[in-house]
This record gives sequence, structure tokens and C-alpha cells, in this order.
Amino acid sequence: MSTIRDVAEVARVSKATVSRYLNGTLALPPDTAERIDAAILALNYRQNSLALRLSLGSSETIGLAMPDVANPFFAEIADEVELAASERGYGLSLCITRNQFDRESLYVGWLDTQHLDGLILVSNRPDDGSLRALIGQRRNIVIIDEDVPGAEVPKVLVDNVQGGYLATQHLIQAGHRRIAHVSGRPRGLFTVQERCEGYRRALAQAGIAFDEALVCFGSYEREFGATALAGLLALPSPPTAIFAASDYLAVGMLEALRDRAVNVPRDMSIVGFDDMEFASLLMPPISTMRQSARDLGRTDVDMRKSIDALSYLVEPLLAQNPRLGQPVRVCRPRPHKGEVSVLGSHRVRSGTRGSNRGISHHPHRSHSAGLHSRNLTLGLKGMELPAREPHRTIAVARVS
Amino acid sequence: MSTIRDVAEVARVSKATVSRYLNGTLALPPDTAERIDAAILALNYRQNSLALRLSLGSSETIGLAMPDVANPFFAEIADEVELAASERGYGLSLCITRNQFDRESLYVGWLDTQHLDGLILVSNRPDDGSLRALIGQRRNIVIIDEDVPGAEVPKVLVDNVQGGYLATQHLIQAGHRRIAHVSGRPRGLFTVQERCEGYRRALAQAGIAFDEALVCFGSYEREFGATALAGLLALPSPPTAIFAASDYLAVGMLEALRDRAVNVPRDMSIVGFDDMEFASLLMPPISTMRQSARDLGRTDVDMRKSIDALSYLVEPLLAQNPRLGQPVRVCRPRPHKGEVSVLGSHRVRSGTRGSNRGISHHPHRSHSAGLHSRNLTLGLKGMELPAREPHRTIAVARVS
DNA sequence: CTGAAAGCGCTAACAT
DNA sequence: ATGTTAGCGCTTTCAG
Repeated sequence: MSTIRDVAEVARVSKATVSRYLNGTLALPPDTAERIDAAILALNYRQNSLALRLSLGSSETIGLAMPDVANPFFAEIADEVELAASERGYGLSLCITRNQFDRESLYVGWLDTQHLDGLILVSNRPDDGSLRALIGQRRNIVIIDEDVPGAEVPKVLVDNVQGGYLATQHLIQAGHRRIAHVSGRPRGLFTVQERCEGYRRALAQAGIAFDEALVCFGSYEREFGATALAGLLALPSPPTAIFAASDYLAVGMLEALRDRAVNVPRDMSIVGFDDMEFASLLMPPISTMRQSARDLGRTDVDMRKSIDALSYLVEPLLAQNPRLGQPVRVCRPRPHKGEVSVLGSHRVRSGTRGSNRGISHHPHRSHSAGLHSRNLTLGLKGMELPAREPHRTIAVARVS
Repeated sequence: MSTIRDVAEVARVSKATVSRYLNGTLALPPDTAERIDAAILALNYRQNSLALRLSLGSSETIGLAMPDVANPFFAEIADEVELAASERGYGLSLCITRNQFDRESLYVGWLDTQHLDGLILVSNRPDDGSLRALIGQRRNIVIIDEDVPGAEVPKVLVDNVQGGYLATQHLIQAGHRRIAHVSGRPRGLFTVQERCEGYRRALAQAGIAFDEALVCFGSYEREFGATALAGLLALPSPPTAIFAASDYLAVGMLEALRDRAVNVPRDMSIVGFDDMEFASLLMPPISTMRQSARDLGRTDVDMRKSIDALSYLVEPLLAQNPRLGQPVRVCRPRPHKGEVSVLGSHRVRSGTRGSNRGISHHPHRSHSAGLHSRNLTLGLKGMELPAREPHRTIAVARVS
């Protein structure tokens, strides 16, 4: 490979001139410009990005650290983040933590070694303070999906309480009184806690007593769905509906129910959580709380564009758009097809996803092919996020 | 952040000494070593990876270019590749091409700019020669999943002919005579061509005439599954079974069949292709040809370890293991749970995936919850891949 | 054993 | 408008 020096020699100018010309910081007389262009072409010159980055002191790369990318929920986030990053000329380093602290630690360390300019962190463990300490005062981390309490960085989290509330309410409105809740572990996980809190609120509002026997905490995985289900069915008075805190859980339950020849939704109603894209591929499709992985991914990178907390990463972008320090709307997602996006307020309407014409609010009634499916769509809630307040939380809640 | 220079000053030695000590190329007297250690600790020194990489002329990063990572099939590959890369100390740059040539081109270019040391390329377009030309003589690319004809680089491809053959044979053995085939587009895509070829072979072998009306090429996507199905059902003499060239296609068909209240598998049998992890979550679970995304990912990075075609990437690894130029077995995957892995030969046995006890070979008979499910497992075929023959193809074929 | 110095390829003052 | 020079932080000859 040829270097800028070769180009300079061939074009009979200095390295600096070539460099400035290439970066557009200089208007050259046509003849010199042409000589340089010709040299570049002749030598098939390409900027060495390593040297560039060393010189600039920035890797032009952001990291996305998540427990697992084979899980469709995370994969969707990754897809969206990659898009946002590449649109801005950033590379994306994929960092799979497999839920281990030492791996999270490794990747956070990459921020110091210039390996990464910024890090999008999806942790899925309850933090004992180590991760928070590790994050420390860093200004180039964004936390999404699961909170790391105490960490003073921008966060993009889902309104899990609201989600749990709506899911449960959905079942109550369908006539259920005995509603179980199956969720992850440990209970200390914010997503677990909050979804459960929403569940309790909905019950309370409907005057249904909370029954400890009807809630199980184990994991968000499929396997636990089956286990939990067995336990619930063995109760003296089993539930008629279940709010599962993840779609994977719901799937595990569906499998177990199928094995026991229990008809869904006739004999058991289920609401999931996550709205992974494949949820609608299930037969029967289950209701699920939508927390859009794509919005989590997208919103997050929008933040980078506007918050000076991420100044390290954002400086080059701000340079082009010097409204520095002004409050900016950070969460302005386009509405998805068939949805109404309501900024700043919640509004519920019936959705259009899937083949759910002839929607029935009663789970014991079903349409066309004997399936139960009802969608709610809750608009995104956008918030003004003033500069200099990097650790406020953006709630993105959706239901479908 | 402190630099090696700071460390040197505090430890009262030269930069060079620190550098060599850190790289283990030097044994130091205990006292000097201690001084350096202390300085590193005190200053919280970390190697700047940008500088390191510029100096070394290698980015210690490989790229994974794929059309889409939200698709579970690709996501599984990504997961596996990340694991392999991180185990070897490489970073992984995720490059989503969205099936556009200019994006593929961009990422291939990163090999020249030192941005990437190696590239794992998953293209999903039929190549008109541009991509092949772009790849040219580069020695640090590996192609997986879909062939780029003419490109002389290592490839990890599935034996699609065999896959199509087995899928079709499965249906024939179940008693079907009118079997449709629905696949992607354009027909020029190798995966499309080969799977169809396998389909034809199986038909021929069973003495069933090939009927043009029963094959549809459109796309691997779900939507086309529904479209194609409508066409097939409208035929004067519709098929009783379908071999779908992707699981997404099969899912689209299942949905369409459900809408028409056609019972699967009683009135229509379907075999898919890919064995995405979520395939078994479908209800009813469909039979599917297993081409293990994970094996594609894993095998590939194993190749990097042993083939000198990838010398650029592999040199640091070979340095530790100087059996340079020796033939190495590159494809030695561990058998999955419940499977028999047969190197160098094919063997069929009944599998153990899912809840398929009481397997029925007849699609019109079904077990427990009224579902049709039959699994075949074909062992991996491993090949000796001699050094200096980087562009031989490894066939990984599995069925389940 | 250890240090001085050159160099990786580029950018960015500072000159001219 | 262009050249000169000094770094960016590290590794690696080459000397001592």
C-alpha cells in the first residue's frame, strides 16, 4: 500500500498539502488538485485508518456490549445500532459479554485504550456496585435496557412498570381474575422488579388480591417457562392467565401447554413482553408488550448526536452543528407502520400488526383460525433532555 | 491517561525497557521489574491500542460483513464468530451490508486501510463479477454461506444439493408424490440453484416427474411464502407437501395456511431449511434442514487458525505454534447435544431435538398434541484442507 | 541488561 | 497557497 508520502512525492507537493486537500480544509488551484488526484489514482492510495486514528486520538469506533447477540431481542438492537453508527461514519465493535462482569470490564477498559470512543452497554445482571464503580465518571457510555443503578450516564430504559401494568390490565379486562406472573431472576434486577410492580398495581386497581403463590421468579429463558408453568398448574387453584416477563418465557410456556394439550387461549391466556420480531411467527401468536429493541438502539445513538456528555464521541459531529449546549429533543422516533406516535403523552389505540382483524377483547372468543390476538399500541414518550443532565432517563414504552 | 513514557520516567528506565518488559521479550532484574510494576500501578497505565496497532501494522480486528444481523440465522453466526474472535484476542467489527454492493465494497476496502486484518464475508446476492474482482488476490477474506463464484479464497459453504435432496426425500418417504418447491431469487443464487438441484434429484430417483408448475422462485422472505402458497393452492392439482428453501418461507406459508384453515400436517406437509433456533418454537414445529449457522461461524474462524492463506491475520497465532505449512484438519466441530458427528461420511439417525418422542414417519399421523415432527441428523463432513490450497470448499451439511 | 533514536502514517501548528 | 516541523504512543533496530 502506498502512503500519503508517496502521493506527495508523485504530485510534487508536501504531505501536508495532500492531507489538507483530502480533508477539505484547503482549496487548491486546479492544477495542483489535479496532480494530487492523479497521483492518488495512480498509486491507488487509501488513508491508513490506524495512523489517522492515532493522530486524531479517536478510534471512530463505538462498542456495543451485550450479553448475547443470538437472542433476537438483542440482535435487533445490534442491527439498529450498526445502522446508526455507520450512517455517522463510525465503526461498530461488537462485544459479547455473556453476562460476565470481567468481560464488561474488559470492554469498558477499551474506552481508555482508545480502542473505543464510546460504549453502548446492555448489562443483564443486577449490579453489586462493581460495574457502577467501573463506569465511574466516564462520559462516553450509554446504558440501555437494564439499569445500572447509581451510574451517572445517559440511559435509555423502558418504562417497565407501565409495561407490567398494561399487560396485566389487558388480562383483567379480558375477564381474568386469577393471573399469574412469571419473570426473571434475581428479583433485584430492575426489569424484574418494575414489571412486577406494574403487575401489582393493575391487580390492586382492579381490587384483586395479590397472591404470592401466583408469581415465580427464575429466569427470562424458555426453559424456565416450562418449569414455572408446571408449578402453576399444580396449584390447588391454578391461574387462568399468565403475564410472562419475556417472550422467551412465554414460548416455553406455550410448549409446555401444548405438551399437556391445554388449549391457548381457550384454557389459558398468555401475555408476553419484548415483542421480538419472531413473536408474531408463533402459533398461536401471543399478545406481547412491545418494547421496541429497534427504538432502544436508535434512540440511543440519537443521544450521542446531541448530548455533550458524550462529547468525546460527539465532538466531530457537533463541529458541523454548533448548537452546543442547547436542549435538544433526543427521542423523536418515526412512527412504525400502522402506529400513531404520540410524543409526551400516552394514547392507546388498536394496532394493525399481524392478521388481527376482528379483534376480540375476550380471550375466550377467538377469530378466524381459532386464535387469540389483541394489540394495543402505546405511542413513544419522548422527553426533553437538557444538556448537562446526562443521567436522566428516557422512558420508551410501547405495547402491542 | 498516562503513557509508556510516564511509566518509564517514574520507574527511572527508558521507554524501550518498559515496552520490552511488557511484551515479555526481556527478563529484568527483580528490582527494575518491581519499579516498573509499581509505576504502572500508580499511574494506572494502559497500553494505547491505537498506537500499538499502528506500530505493529495490524488492527487486531476482524470484520464480519453480513446482510443483516436481525435475522436469527445471521445472528447466530455473529455470536459464534464473536466468540472465536475474542478467544483469540481479536476485536470484531460488525459490518451490515444490507445486501448492497457498495457496502460490501466499503468493508473490503477496510482491509487495505488497516482498519481490518481479515474479513468474513456473507454475501447474499448473486455476484456479477464485481465482488469477485474486488476480492481479487486478497488473502485475508473468508466467504461463508453463499458462494462468490470465481473468488479464490477459503469458503465455508453448506452442501445445498444434499440438503435439498434429503428434504425432498423426507417428504417422498412420507408418502407424498406431489411436492412443491418454493425458494429464493434470483435463480442464479447458488443456494437457490443447488437446493433445487437436490430437489430434482430426489424426485428423479423416486420416479416422480418434475413439474414446473410446482416450483416458485421469489425470495427467502416470509411474505413470499404466503404469496407462493396462494399460487400453489390455486393449481388444478395442488401439492400435498412443500419443500421450502428457508425457514422464513416456511413460516410465511404456515401463516397463510392457518388463515385458510388448512391443517398442517394433515392436509399439507412442509419442510423448511436453515434450522434457525426459533424454528422449534413454531407451532406446529416444522421439519427443517439443519445448516448450522453456529458451525458456519465456528468452522470459519478455525480456518483462520490454520491456513496460511490468512497469514496476515494468522501470523501472530502461528508464531506460538510453528507447525507452519502442515496440513491441518480445519473442520472438527464438537457434536451438538444428542447428535452423532461423523467425520468424512454421512450417517442418518433419528434425532432428539424438541419433544419428538414417538416419531412417526408418516406425515398424516401425528403424536401427542397433534403435531408432525420428524428429525434426521446428518453428521458433519470434515475435510482435510492442505495448506496452500486456500480456496477449497468445505461442505458442512446437516439435516434435522 | 539498558538507552537513544528512528519510524509507523497521519494531522496540525507554525512558517513562508 | 504550500512547505517544514513536531508530535500521536508504541515497537524495534542499533549501540553501549
